[in-house]
Amino acid sequence: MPREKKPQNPPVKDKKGSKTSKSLIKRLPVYLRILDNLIRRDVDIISSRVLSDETGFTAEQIRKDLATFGAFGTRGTGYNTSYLREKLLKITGLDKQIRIVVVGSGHLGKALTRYNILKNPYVEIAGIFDANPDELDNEILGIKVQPMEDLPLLIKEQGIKVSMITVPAEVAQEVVDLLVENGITAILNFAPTKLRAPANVHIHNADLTIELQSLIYYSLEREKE
Amino acid sequence: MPREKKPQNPPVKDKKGSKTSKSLIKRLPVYLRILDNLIRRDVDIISSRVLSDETGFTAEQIRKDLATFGAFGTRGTGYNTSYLREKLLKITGLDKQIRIVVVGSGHLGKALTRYNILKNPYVEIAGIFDANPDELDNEILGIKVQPMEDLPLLIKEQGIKVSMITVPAEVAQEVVDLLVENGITAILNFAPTKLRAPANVHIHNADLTIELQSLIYYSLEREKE
DNA sequence: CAGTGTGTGTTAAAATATTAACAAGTTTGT
DNA sequence: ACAAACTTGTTAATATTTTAACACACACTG
Repeated sequence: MPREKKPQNPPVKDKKGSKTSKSLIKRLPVYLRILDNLIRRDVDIISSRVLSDETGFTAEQIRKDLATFGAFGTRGTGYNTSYLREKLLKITGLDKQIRIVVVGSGHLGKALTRYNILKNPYVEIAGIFDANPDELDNEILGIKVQPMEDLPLLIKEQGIKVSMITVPAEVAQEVVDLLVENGITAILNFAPTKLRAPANVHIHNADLTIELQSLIYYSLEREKE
Repeated sequence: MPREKKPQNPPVKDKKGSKTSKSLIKRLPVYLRILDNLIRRDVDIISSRVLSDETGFTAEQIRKDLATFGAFGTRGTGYNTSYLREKLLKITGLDKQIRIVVVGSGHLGKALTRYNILKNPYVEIAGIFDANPDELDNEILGIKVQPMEDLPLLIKEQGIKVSMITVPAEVAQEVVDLLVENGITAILNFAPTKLRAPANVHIHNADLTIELQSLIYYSLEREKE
């Protein structure tokens, strides 16, 4: 029988109609973080070369990345940090405050919630949820753990689109189903399992064991060449 | 002046001399996890097609990945789960128990340590360290937080090569320097900052704010086409 | 107000990675 | 023992991503 069409990477297009790759999109928040730092240090202008030093990406790649969305720099001078930051905020969607929900208030869920509250200026934790009744009275920096029953209403009332899940692998799929049902379109998954969702829902896997395990490959050898 | 040679991606070679990509290496632990599950369920033979269902990678890619390191399957049949697992363990270096050290025992450090103790069968936490004296008596699943002074000796005595760091960005570089000085060759960095290290030291960045921020890009639009 | 230096944006080339196609083995059934 | 049904491993084609090269624009200097 004929194989079904490959959906694979849903190509994302910029204004000009060319394709915008996943790897590019992942670099944008890095630029943003560097720009925040520079602006804090009152640096007004920055060249791709210096951005390269700060980010570890090549200057060529940085210029190419930025040029994908428009001509934000000044030839002979560089990029205006505040102007570039604003443009990048718009492109990434981080210009508006984004509210997200966390599902799973185990140790990892708590730590990640706290981490984002403290360190992620672009994201606001709208709620944290857990199925375990014992968790219900716990607070993470003032945010109370809520029962799963309250999740649908909160998502819908606040029009939340993004969620982070740190639940056991065994229940991850049903949590995803629930989230999708209620309008979530992007999920950051920390459970070490493959999740299924409709094509219009984006799932990023942040499996920390895999991160560490693949690193070990590089720790071994390399009696070079 | 002439630009220096691009070191960029240090190409890793397999036995046959062809290049082994970073993306491939990151898929290996995924295969390994699936195989562990299959073996637990007493599945002896698995086809690339079924592996595709379980992992989300295409069957073609899986066959290609595995063929990079040798011919582990049987035509007409599939792959023997236990045999393939053994081979992959050898390739990734996870056949021997790997000991790692964690630096930074804040909330995230504690959660990640706990997580790996419980969920990562291939890695053993040899120690967790923190500069803050207040942390010193804390225990994470029986592992006591130790002062930074004890770090060099432990690394050297046990020949540890891999470390995970969850310290504030401000001190991350000096921690890296210390680790490298004492023989660490691979670092998983959770601090939101670019770190410098000699070319033979591998640093993987696991910046969780970036993960979440780049996801937001995908949560917005996509009035398709 | 030319001339020079600097750094972007763009286009072309090279390197990587993914997808597809298919030949070559294996097993199973008859 | 042969044919049919499968599924791998390999080679070729395609697509994507990265790197390089350079023309073009601006700023500064004298």
